[in-house]
Amino acid sequence: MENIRELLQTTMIRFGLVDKNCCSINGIDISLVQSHILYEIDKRHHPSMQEIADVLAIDITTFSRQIQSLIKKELVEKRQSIQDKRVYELHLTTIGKVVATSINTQMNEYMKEVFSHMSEEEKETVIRSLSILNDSMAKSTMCCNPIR
Amino acid sequence: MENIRELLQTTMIRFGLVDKNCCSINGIDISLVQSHILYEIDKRHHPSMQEIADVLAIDITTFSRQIQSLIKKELVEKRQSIQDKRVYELHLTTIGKVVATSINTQMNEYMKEVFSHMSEEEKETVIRSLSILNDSMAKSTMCCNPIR
DNA sequence: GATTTTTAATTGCATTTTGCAAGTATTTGT
DNA sequence: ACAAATACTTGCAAAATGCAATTAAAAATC
Repeated sequence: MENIRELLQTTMIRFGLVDKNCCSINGIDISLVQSHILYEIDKRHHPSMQEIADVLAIDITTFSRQIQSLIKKELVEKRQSIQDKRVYELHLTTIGKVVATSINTQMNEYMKEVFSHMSEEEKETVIRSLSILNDSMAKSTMCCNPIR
Repeated sequence: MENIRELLQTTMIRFGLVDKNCCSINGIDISLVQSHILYEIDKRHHPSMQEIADVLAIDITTFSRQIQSLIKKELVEKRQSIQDKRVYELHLTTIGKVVATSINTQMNEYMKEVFSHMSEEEKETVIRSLSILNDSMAKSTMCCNPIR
């Protein structure tokens, strides 16, 4: 069995680098974490703060501040839930949506480039493998207990 | 083509979580980044500072301070190179070596647990796929230009 | 052989990120 | 009605980050 730790570690670092390039959209600068937050809000239906913090495994207090920063940048809106007034629903603003989409397009572009170094068959195998790995991690007790 | 960005993103986050658990060895607490540094020093032969900073894509000034912190914890030693006095060779101390090995064992344990949710065939495919992905990223211009 | 340029590493800021402890407000359970 | 749990915020204080500037040594140029 090969050294999986190393493999995953360098893969992470490299993907992180690709990811980092993606965070400047005409004048609007956001951090890597913030791009992940935008992505998750975009993907879900009016999620709560806790929900996103859990998914991204960010401490809730840090998350609270990150959201404040995104609100100041007018990319995110917080709306108090009517059913449960403790909860705030997160929404992307129009600009936020544009930024999220823009980053996503960029990232897919980058990923396409990365995958262009593979054969069609390899490409499929790799994607399927990532799914399998991801699912296995989700099942693991080592991480991901709160993370779906 | 599936959403690769999402797949990689959540895989990264999950691996990062596993990775984070690994950094406390009987009283000695180190950060995730520091565990990566120990790993890379262990792996290479008396590397220079620049070398490791490049591999891990850490800014050299940040790296310099991280090394200082690891030296203070007596996990790492810096020895001025004789051939080129600008360069400092990085060495693990005896304790440093123990810590690095301990983290590595722990991580492999965790990884084994994660991979236990797969069939033998899947396991092989996943590992091979990660290799392919890694190589493709290395070839990419998007990241990894200084990173091998 | 002297001088310029490049390279390896450190230090000084100033900013950002982080997370624990403690707090408020609301809801749920008893 | 009251206790416990939940969602979120704020106050620190520590850690991490990165740019600009510096030192020291090596390599390149003249």
